Amino acid sequence: MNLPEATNFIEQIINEELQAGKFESRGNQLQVRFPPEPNGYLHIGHVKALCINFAVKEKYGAKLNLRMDDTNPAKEDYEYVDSIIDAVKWLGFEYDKLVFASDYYDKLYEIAEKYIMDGNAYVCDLSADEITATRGTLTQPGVNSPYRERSAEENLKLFREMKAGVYPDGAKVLRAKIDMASPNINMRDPVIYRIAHVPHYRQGDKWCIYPMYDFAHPLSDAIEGVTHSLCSLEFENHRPLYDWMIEKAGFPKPVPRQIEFARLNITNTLMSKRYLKKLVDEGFVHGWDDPRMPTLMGLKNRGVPPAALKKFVSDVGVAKNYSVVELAQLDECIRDELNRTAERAMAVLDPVKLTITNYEGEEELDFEVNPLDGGTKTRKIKFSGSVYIDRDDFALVPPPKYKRLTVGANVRLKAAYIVHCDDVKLNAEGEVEEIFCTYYPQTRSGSAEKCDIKAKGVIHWVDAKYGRQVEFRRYKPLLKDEEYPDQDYAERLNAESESVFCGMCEPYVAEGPDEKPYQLMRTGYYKKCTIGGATVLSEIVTLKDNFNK
RNA sequence: UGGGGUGUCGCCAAGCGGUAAGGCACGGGAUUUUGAUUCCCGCACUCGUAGGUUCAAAUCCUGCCACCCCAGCCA
Repeated sequence: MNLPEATNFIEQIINEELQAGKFESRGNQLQVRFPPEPNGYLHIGHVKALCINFAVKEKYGAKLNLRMDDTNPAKEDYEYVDSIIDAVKWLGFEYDKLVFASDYYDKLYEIAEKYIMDGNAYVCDLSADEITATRGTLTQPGVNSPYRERSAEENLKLFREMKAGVYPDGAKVLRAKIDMASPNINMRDPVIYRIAHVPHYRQGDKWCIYPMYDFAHPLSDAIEGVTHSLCSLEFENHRPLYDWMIEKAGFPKPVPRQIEFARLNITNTLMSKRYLKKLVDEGFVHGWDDPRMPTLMGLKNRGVPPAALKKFVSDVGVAKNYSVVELAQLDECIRDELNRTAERAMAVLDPVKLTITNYEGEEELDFEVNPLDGGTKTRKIKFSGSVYIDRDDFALVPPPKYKRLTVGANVRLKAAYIVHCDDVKLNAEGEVEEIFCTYYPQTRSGSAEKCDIKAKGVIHWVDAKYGRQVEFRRYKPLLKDEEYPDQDYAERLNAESESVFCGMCEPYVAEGPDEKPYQLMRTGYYKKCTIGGATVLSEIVTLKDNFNK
């Protein structure tokens, strides 16, 4: 498994703690967790957190729970739970337990009552607007709620009534009693329970009060016995609150420790669930798993190998700098993986007929499946002397350093013969309609005989008699462009993000299994799939090209 | 403006007082029956900035500057 090696600063912290004997009381058994909210599909940004946590699991033999942080019933559903599990499994990660924050609701409620009894929480009748208004600003302290000094008994009675459904949504909340003058706004008596008469996808109508993240998250960690709670930078401001919650609940040491790292950003890549959901809901894409989506299911459908994603995270590293990685770095990881694993195949995107005038009959040729495996594996391809080549592999007027076919030149048909171009037929518009060549029989691919016939280059081809018509589909990932905000830009990129064109491929590709990636010589990595009954070759990533060097 | 963070090559990122790793990108060359791959070679006398401490600083100290996060009954 290709795990990130650059978790250094996190490892440094853990190593120091281990050395200090912090976890001896629990046999040095570390524990981490991956806690997505099931309100959307996992996207490529989540791979980083996944890799980091699983790296800790691997490196320290830690336990790792996949925890659904489902404390907001209005947004969550089983569909998302399932998709998250699928994505994690697709990546090849094996967690120890699947848990749900909603399974802790009873326990969390008990802790809330304890807070009340200890004078650490109170029921507040202020409206949401009033709470906002009394919270103060970045520079001004907040003012205490008039309900802040209610007695424990009264708070308990009120809180139980909240739970019993006596009050409508928004009428009351439970707040932590911390410090309305704290320079850290998160500490200004944050709401920890709100009333929401909304059924929960797992709990049904059992509850009408739901815990907030700042309360549920640290306590869920503590309940599970998490030792290291790894999260992204935006939660740094919440850490004092995280520690407060656990301390006031009275959990024994060692208590979970929150460590933050910078989240993954990729240039031009949408990375917010909110916006991705919008694309799905408003029909700009076919679904969360549309191959243009940066979701893991989208990447899977596009044909991106999980190993490439892990390599990417590993290459990018883990630090606290706010960073935006170039998309090229991801593409390179995908190419690197596919180059080693994908079978080579021939297909032409824009076919032009090439006829070999001195060839008769037909034969089978050996084609190397992947030159990187030692060139041992081959498969047979049929050759009938009449082929299609790609339109830009022929030039009427060759540019400087052109290495492909032009009238009067020799070029090798990959895995076949060197041919000499004698003539070309143009149509009324002056476009190339057919190319006529003669071949040199002694140049058959693989023949040991030495011959002094040289070719300018090698081009790929599809046999005219045996090749299959096929559709090529390019799904350009949905790219973010700051110039085009929201919807206008969603429409724009949707219009440009899917291109379809017709070409030819080897029968082997048309008949081979779905989902297997192929490298189409000199163009890119594709995988075959069936859309609406038609065989299509859909692009995963292009090959690097140095045509213009 | 209060608080919390971060500033090392175009983009990531090591570095933790001893004289700037690596990856991506880029440029040059070699090999190549994919203009792919592979392979060499080049790519920060300098670490946001200004001072200070030291024989010695990206690393320690001080000031300044820039950027990010926080005022949801979202997570």
